[in-house]
Amino acid sequence: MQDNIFGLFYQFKARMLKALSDTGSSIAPMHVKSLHIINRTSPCTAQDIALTMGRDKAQVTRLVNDLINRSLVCKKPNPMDKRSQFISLTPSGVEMVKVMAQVQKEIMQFMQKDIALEDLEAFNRVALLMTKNLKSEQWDW
Amino acid sequence: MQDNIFGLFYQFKARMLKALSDTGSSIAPMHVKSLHIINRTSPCTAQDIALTMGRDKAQVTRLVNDLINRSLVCKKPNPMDKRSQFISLTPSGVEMVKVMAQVQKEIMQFMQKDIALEDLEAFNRVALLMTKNLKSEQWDW
DNA sequence: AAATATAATTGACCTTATCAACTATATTTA
DNA sequence: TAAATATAGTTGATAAGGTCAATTATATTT
Repeated sequence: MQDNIFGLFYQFKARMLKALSDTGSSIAPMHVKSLHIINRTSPCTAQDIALTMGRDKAQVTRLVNDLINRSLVCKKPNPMDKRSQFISLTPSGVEMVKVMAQVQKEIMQFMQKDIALEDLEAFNRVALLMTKNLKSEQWDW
Repeated sequence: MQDNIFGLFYQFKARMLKALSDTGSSIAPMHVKSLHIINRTSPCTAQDIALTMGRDKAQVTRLVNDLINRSLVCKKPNPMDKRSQFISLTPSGVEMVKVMAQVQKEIMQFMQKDIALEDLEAFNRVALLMTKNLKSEQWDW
């Protein structure tokens, strides 16, 4: 059975990691992921991040503290619940998310170079079907 | 731009991790990777593993020690070079590799369920092209 | 009002990974 | 061939990444 997907993902990840380190910002992949979640979740609590990433709350606390120290995000009181706080991007956080999105876009474009549009569409269709299969709970073992 | 591949890979990884923990053998993904490398490399030195995985020699030393403690691999003197040793699978190491290969095969089969053969072929063709693009050094940034 | 649940934080700790220093052996070079 | 340099592997220190359990403060349920 072909396992080209694994090579593909490996290469993609390597490119992303390289691009990340090339920004010179010493920012970790986990930081970038959190920024994306904070960006698209509004309002966003630590709990939201933990659930979305499927990680421990403790780790999220420390992750968010890192981001605050880097002035990429800030906390504001949650008027609905004094136990939690809303986490949002600072202007440089917004900027960082933009840069990262652009980097990813460029890598994806390069990846798709010289491939016919209909092939790309077929590829994505199959990828979606495969994902659905894997997500399905209907297997015994 | 579609990013269905990421969802796909995420799900695949999750399934593999679950299958791994379901074996009850408390074996880590890195261990499995090393076993596969040792299995297909003959003879295989620690250096070979480090290069193939792109990891630190120190880590490989500890990884191999773990595998030895689990009686999955053993070391034999390298007659060509007294500094290094050949690492090979024990019978239970061979067994473990078989089990893991079978698990992966089953996950892949399930993933491809109800997808036409020609679609799978097209998918793999595109995946290969994409990998080649990503590997290519011909981009500026 | 008391009991229970939840959000976030902290401390302890484990695993994974990397660097630098070291030992032993090989290879190169003068 | 002796000296210098390179390589294979190991070890110690240490940094990240990640998890668990306990704690504090606030909400919710009974």
